[in-house]
Amino acid sequence: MTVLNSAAPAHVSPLKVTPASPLFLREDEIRRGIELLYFGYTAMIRGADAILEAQGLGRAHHRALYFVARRPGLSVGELIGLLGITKQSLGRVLNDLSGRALVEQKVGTSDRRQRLLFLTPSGAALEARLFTELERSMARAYGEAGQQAVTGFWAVLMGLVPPDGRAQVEALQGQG
Amino acid sequence: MTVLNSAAPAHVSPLKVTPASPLFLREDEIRRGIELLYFGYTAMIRGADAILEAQGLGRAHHRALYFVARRPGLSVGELIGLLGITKQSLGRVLNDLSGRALVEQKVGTSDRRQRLLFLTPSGAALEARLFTELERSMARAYGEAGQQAVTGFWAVLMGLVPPDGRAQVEALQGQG
DNA sequence: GCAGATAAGTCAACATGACTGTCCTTAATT
DNA sequence: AATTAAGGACAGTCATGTTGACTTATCTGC
Repeated sequence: MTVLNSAAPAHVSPLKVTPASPLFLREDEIRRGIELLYFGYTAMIRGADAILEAQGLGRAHHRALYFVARRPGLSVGELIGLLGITKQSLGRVLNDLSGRALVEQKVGTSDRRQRLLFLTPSGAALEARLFTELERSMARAYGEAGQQAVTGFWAVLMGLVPPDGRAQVEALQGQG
Repeated sequence: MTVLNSAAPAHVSPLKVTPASPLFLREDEIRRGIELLYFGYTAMIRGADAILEAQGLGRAHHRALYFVARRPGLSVGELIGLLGITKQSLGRVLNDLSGRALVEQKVGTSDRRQRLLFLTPSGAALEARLFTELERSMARAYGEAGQQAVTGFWAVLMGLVPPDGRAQVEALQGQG
């Protein structure tokens, strides 16, 4: 039961996918989703590893850089919330990043206890290089699968996020 | 631009998703995919952590158990290939699992150098409990998003896997 | 039959990135 | 003025990955 995806752009060879059956909650189809999510996620993040290693940084640094790039001026506490790690764990990462002058911290305006995080120019340059790697994988996958598939991809992933976490994800994407 | 997904089953409240725009390769839509993949993946695997912790096991043990359950009788080398880790890393995990009598190893039939991996009854019981947790997340997400979205979800994820790795993923799902 | 390749196991040392717990400073809230 | 909250720092631990080196058993090609 393999078909061609008619929504794929004409300039790329369309990706053959087995469509979900009407019984798409069967164990086999659940396992297919689990496995594709695992392999797809690891394939995407692996793309940036070489750049990170050349800088002496790890994936934890990448995640922090990513979110600071996405939401310049977010507070340490907000970043802890997004990453789901402890203050102590993030502390080491942030110390590495400020020691290398990739991230800087400014005192909060409305609440002076907060430290707001920003990328330095060199931090922004590194994040851009890392993003380009992720983008390459993601753009290829989007292109092969087609616009309609992308909507489905988002819908299932958003469904995986527990309802009380969805607002946080949407907020990240709200104003660009 | 938020619409209801008409493919969602009638018995659940349909998940609102922002559909991909015709310009679905813009940076914002790429970032949306990166973020949803990150949050969706971590949300799914987090579900099993409590069970694992109660057994004194970690996520590495879970991954090994999962693939042995999925492909009983696979060799150590095949499992190393699926997990993308070294023999030494897997060795420790496998020692833990056989020490707890969750996995057993049998000498290969066609090649007696190989050790083929199987779950014991208690290993199968544990894997089933862990799977139920993942399934709960995934089935909810499938149900909210609808059958058509699931096909798109699979297509994009398969597109993320580099072409030379796709056969391995398909093989895992080939004969059930 | 033998040489070399392959599958697997093991030991050691080390890196990364989490965790807990505790203590401290500073600033906001009440 | 007292309490709470945001953040930083130090210490110790754990889980999970890495290299590298060595061993054993078995298979394969000549």
